[in-house]
Amino acid sequence: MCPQTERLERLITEESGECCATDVAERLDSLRSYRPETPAGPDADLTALRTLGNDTRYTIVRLLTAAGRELCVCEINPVVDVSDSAISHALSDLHDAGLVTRRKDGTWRYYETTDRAAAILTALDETRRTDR
Amino acid sequence: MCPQTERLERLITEESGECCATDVAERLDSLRSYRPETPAGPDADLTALRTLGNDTRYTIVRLLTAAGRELCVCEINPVVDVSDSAISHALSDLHDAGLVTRRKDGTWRYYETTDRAAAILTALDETRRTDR
DNA sequence: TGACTATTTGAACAGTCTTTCATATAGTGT
DNA sequence: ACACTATATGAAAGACTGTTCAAATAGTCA
Repeated sequence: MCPQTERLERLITEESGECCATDVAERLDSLRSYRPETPAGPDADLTALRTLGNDTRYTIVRLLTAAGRELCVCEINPVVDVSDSAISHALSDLHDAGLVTRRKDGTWRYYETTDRAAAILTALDETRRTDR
Repeated sequence: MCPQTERLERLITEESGECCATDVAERLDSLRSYRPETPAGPDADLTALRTLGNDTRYTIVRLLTAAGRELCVCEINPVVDVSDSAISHALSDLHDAGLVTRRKDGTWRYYETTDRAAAILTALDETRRTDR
């Protein structure tokens, strides 16, 4: 038996006074059942979190959200302090992650936040400064 | 005048038929007002997003949330497929980011999700598969 | 078609993360 | 004090990311 389940066995013994092999197996099954079978949801979540967890991209999404309307790339450029190229890359990543939508109008490109991005920002806003 | 505001000037001209220097300045002021003065909130948000946007840490938080109770480190180890050390690092990072709480009992350490972590996961769950 | 615009794309470098191994800390029981 | 446990910490190596520059695409207007 691997050392990790030995530790778990000792924990269960402390908890309930006794512990047989079945108890360990049951606890392990119970814990493992919390892990998702298919990683599709988690993968999408991780992409969203990683994408939003970058200063430039986060700032752009905050800007779009605060504006409350779609913004043209040329409205974002003068406000965010990186190159046009970096902003284009950022918008592209955000779009791939499902956090903004894109609309073309001639040579202009307009971007707007999705509900998903808004929901994440709301969750953050409502729980800031809470240490519990 | 920098090329970025020239582009903005052309956009405003297209929108409203005309555009003077004041119009550009006003639009810029309006856009810039969306940026936060102090980066304290954003910094905390970025830390939370970056911390949760990693497979190991995300999996641990999902596990804690699904369990609905605090878990001992030795209950997490056998379920998550990285070294004990990596899990300890992950839990430490999550704690620093305000996403889990820690409780000591003898040599055992128990971790539990915070409201902040739960809120983010809920936001993700409620907006998955929405492409708008 | 050709000149000009707004935006995107690709390559490359610097910097940051994530993991592991080895070691350290702290708690318990003898 | 000692042996033994559970967990944490530090350093280091490889993988990954984010930015910039240079060049490409696509739309507009003459």
